[in-house]
Amino acid sequence: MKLTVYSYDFEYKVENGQVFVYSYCKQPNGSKIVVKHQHPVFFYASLENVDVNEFKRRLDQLTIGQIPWPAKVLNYEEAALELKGQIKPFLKIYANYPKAVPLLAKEIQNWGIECLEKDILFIHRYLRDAGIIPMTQITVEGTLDPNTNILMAAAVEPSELKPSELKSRKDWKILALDIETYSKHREIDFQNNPILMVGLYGANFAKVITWKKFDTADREIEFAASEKELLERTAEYIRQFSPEILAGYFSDGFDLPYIHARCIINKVNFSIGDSFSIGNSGLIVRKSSASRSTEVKIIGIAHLDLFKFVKQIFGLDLKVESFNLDAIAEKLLGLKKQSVNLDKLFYSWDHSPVDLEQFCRYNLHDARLTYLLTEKLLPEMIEFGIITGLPLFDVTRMRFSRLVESYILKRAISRKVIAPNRPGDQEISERMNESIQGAFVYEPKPGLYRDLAVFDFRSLYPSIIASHNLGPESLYCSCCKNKTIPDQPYWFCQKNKAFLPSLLAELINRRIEIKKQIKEASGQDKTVLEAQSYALKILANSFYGYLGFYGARWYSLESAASTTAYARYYIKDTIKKAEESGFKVCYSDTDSCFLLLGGKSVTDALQFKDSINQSLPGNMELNFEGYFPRGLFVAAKNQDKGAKKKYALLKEDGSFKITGFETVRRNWSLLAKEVQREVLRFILQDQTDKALAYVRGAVKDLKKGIMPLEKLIIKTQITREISQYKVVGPHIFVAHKMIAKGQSVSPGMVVKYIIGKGSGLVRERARLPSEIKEGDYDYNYYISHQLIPAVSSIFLVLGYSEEDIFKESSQKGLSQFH
DNA sequence: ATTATCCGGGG
DNA sequence: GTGTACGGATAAT
Repeated sequence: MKLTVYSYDFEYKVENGQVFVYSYCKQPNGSKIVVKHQHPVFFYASLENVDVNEFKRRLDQLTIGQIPWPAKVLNYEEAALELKGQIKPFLKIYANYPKAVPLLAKEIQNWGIECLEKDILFIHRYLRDAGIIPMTQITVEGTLDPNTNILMAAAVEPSELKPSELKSRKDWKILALDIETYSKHREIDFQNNPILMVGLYGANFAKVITWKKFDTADREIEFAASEKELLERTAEYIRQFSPEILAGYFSDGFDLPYIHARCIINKVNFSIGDSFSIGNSGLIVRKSSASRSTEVKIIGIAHLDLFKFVKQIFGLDLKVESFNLDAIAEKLLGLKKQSVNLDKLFYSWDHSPVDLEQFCRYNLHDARLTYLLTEKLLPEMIEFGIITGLPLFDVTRMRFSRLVESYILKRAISRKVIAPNRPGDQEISERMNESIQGAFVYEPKPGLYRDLAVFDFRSLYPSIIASHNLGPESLYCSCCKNKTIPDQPYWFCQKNKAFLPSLLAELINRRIEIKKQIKEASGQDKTVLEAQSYALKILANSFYGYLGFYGARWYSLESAASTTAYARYYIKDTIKKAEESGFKVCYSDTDSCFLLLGGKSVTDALQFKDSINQSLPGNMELNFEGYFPRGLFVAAKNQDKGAKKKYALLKEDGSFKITGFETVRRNWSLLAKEVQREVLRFILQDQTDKALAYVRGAVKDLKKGIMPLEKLIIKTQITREISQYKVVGPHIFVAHKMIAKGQSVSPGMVVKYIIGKGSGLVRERARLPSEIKEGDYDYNYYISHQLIPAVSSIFLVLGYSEEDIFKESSQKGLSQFH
């Protein structure tokens, strides 16, 4: 029979000396099926300077170990493949099972023969070789065993669509899971503290199970008799729901390992995965020895840890303080967690079960947030899967280097490129000690400026790498020795497009295409296109970092150094040409430059941009970011030069853009944040007098004692056990008071306090907001430690000293504009 | 300044 | 599982 299916999870098994991949798939009608497909195991050995016949003879006799079978070479064939830009001879060596590969390769390397592609995961190899892209359509042909639901495939064909046309399906069954546990002092103790609740959330499904009975009308709450039964019931619900995707938030590090541990203690068989193929249908907790990270695999279900994906990939430009569920749900969904005092959960459990209902709601709400996040991010995860060819399980756990490398590996096959080996320990430490010159920064002269035109190079680094053919394969070719890089001793081939830069060029062009399509798309199509564009952007932007990453197979520090060298060259050249055209430059960093129009018009600036663009190669392009009537650059601490990446711009529509000012930091009072923001606003609007009046008004209110207390609260996080602090800052002092009052204080919590009136050290005057009366704060502290640091550097630019602002109304006005 | 360690997420 | 690990902030010689 011939079927069309969508694969979402993969595993392999060795049966009677043959290696099979099990692909867990969904059919168009929604039912599931397992596709079993045989695939060869192989790796390569270099034949350079090797006596091939002697080598083959030794391979024929090679046998290593006994468990589970002796590792053996089944077959071999010679192949010519490209390594670092040169075609070289290799022997493709077939092994009897995947784990045999490292054994055989190690032995062969002992013979002095280099082995390659010996550490590529078998599943990944299979997916790439077969051209299968997880979550998208494949065609399979074979015979189905109705008892096991396994289709033994004679052939598995990937979709005939081009990558840009590939579509996943919209009806993946997602189930999100979250647990609550017993915890007296916020400790996490798998061994001693039971799981109290499990929340499950999916489409048309919401359930929270607990094992302490209380009266409730809530039909979504369900009671089990014990933790053991809770675990059994949870497994049963998951089996019934039968999700393709099981999602959690930090479920690799918490929820699933916790469930796993409690199942062992309670002797529960948490069998939610597939039982026919691999034999292990429970949670497979993989703890890696070197790092403290764990992964939990379930055969036949794609377990996604949303936290890992957000933390490592998606959160890149999210601008959040923390990657906890509350912050991420707020940012991406506009939804907060429910606020309950979890410190009281154990008490309610032991003494007051009637209070447990709110915790159940809280638990289910977290599961719901996780579900919504999964739904929201699934298009992006699927696109990363399409680009890299990796299962979603891997996609959600990868980092940038893995993203780039998987993309390269996938495309290496069709171009007959062999992957260079990963660096060894020695090589890694050597690479870690190397460094390159970074970006060019033109430091701003502090001041308030008029009429700025801001330009930047669109994806500067990727376009440089692609346009100038930078990469390990094109380095030091014999034909282009005379074409060196600005200030660098390197050269790269200009005749033949090298492997890496050509991949990057392909990416850039594909993204340009997609951006065009987005303009005409709507609805779900648009969502998918935007996810594609996003994934391509992230990938393209990661190439530069990859080339200089010590763990990269295609490491090339020369290429990375040349990329920044070109970037410095282009931005400096732009600055030079701008000055020649009569503009003044006030600031520039990496890929952007801020020009002063100085009487010229925006049209002149646009003309200048066009003339620059005519001289640029390839995909490189200078963009007009915008015209800004005012721009403020303040001085770096204790220095005359301007601070980098710290400025405020006024837009034409009156709104403004602030970069680098510390207004967002937690340990500033609301007062400082507000005053800083207002002062910036007034100054950008040329209302320096109002800015002054505003600050002075705040000072006056402070002194009068009428400043609302909530604007004076300072928040500081407790980062360790209180007893561990050697230096007692104000927050620790307050923490001691809280403990004295019987409140629990532990690492991670944020202490709020206000500095009160009185004498002595600052910390001795730190009060809990609840124990201070209106007006009883120390206004001197707030003036000198909050207001002055927040605004003095801003006023300094305009020629006002601290005294001018904070002493009685002295008048002073220096030249406002440069 | 440079090196070691701790922590993130989770209850 | 054909596998190896991070990276930023903060504290400590």
